[in-house]
Amino acid sequence: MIQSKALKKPDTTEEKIKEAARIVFYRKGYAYTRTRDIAEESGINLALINYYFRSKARLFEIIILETLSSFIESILEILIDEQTSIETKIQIIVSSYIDLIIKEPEIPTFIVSELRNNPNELLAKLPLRHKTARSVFSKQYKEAVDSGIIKEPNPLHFLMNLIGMIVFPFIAKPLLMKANNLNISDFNQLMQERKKRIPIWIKAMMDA
Amino acid sequence: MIQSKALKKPDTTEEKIKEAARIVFYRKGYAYTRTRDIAEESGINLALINYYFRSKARLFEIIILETLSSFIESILEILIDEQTSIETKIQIIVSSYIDLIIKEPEIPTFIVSELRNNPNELLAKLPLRHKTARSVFSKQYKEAVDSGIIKEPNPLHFLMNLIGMIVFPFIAKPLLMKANNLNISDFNQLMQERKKRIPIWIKAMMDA
DNA sequence: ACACAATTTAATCCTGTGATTAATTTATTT
DNA sequence: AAATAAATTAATCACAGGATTAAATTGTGT
Repeated sequence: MIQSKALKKPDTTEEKIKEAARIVFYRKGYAYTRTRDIAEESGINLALINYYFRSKARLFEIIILETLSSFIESILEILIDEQTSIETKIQIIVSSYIDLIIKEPEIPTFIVSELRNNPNELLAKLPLRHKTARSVFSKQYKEAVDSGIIKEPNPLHFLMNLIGMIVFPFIAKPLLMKANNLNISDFNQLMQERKKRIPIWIKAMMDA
Repeated sequence: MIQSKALKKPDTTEEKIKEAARIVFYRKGYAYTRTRDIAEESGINLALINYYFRSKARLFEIIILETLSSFIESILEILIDEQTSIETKIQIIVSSYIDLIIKEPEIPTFIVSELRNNPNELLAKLPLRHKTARSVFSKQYKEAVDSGIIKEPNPLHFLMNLIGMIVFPFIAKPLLMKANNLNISDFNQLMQERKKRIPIWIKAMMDA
């Protein structure tokens, strides 16, 4: 189960600042967030941000690294499990990811926008365990290809398609909503539909 | 044929500024772009930016509106043509869009990032002709559904999947490249592969 | 060649905002 | 209770960066 940290009730001042920072950073991004916004959102004195976290930049780095790693790990965790079949994995990933993003809809755009600046520096600091995850999944994927269940030989295409179908509508949300006169519940309704359909679509396209 | 304005050789000072602004805005986004960057990139004096374009904000608005409308129009143009079949449309869209984005790979993330701030204000200023385009395409799509070629009844899902499969890898590029140790030509190679495969995938998933 | 407008330049202004400081209050230790 | 440390506050600093100004240059029409 994916558990969002953003829901944890903060009690210490340090945690209050961090949660407020997360909210404001998610909403406006690093560049448009003023330390005064964070102070106001958390109801603390401006100077405490620098007292507890050395700078706006350091506070931000903590937030984005946590966000990134939990976002990525929650997929890897599922992919890495040798017990569950690929089909089941797809269902789990689609369902839990869409639920997560509906709860925290700013995360995908936050990640994309902020990663534009210094991706290498940031990603270098991420404690990622790709290798094992990738190797486990590649093996499983390769078996599916060999046994003829899946035609597309490259697991990267598979993953791009899967994640893309899940995440892209949230990234394009403003455009989507405007161009089709959708309100939020229309949009969420569409996303709920996709929980059921993406696995079917993926299955169909992968053995085409 | 999609023709990028960014390749037009500027001659007047005003055009020089605009092209430089486009380049820098695409690369760094509005917030991280200093007017001094634009001045340097175009080799003109700082004050000329405010002389020709009233402010950084107004210059930016021109750039992003041009970018957005040409990006959107280039799809609508294809969708709106009643002569071409849906299958052909898919091929044309996939092929020309991937080529366009490979040439100007910063555009998708630029649009997503900048649209996060004031989407409504910006989109309201866009001279979009959705209605006609949508109605033509909806009609054609409905026919395909009625005749059983396509199973998925909602054209929005179709479009989200199509555009998502095209655009998402470019948006996730830094993450993708890092996680899989790809260099740029590896990445572009993958995208070239997708030109052929997306139409096949789309076809398969749509009648699943 | 002259007058007037358009363009360009260097220098300066001014606000927003991240950070710091010194003083004050609260908590902890002995 | 006294002493020391930790936390909090209000006030101020410093400077990056968008904008403006006034002077200098170039262009255009007569």
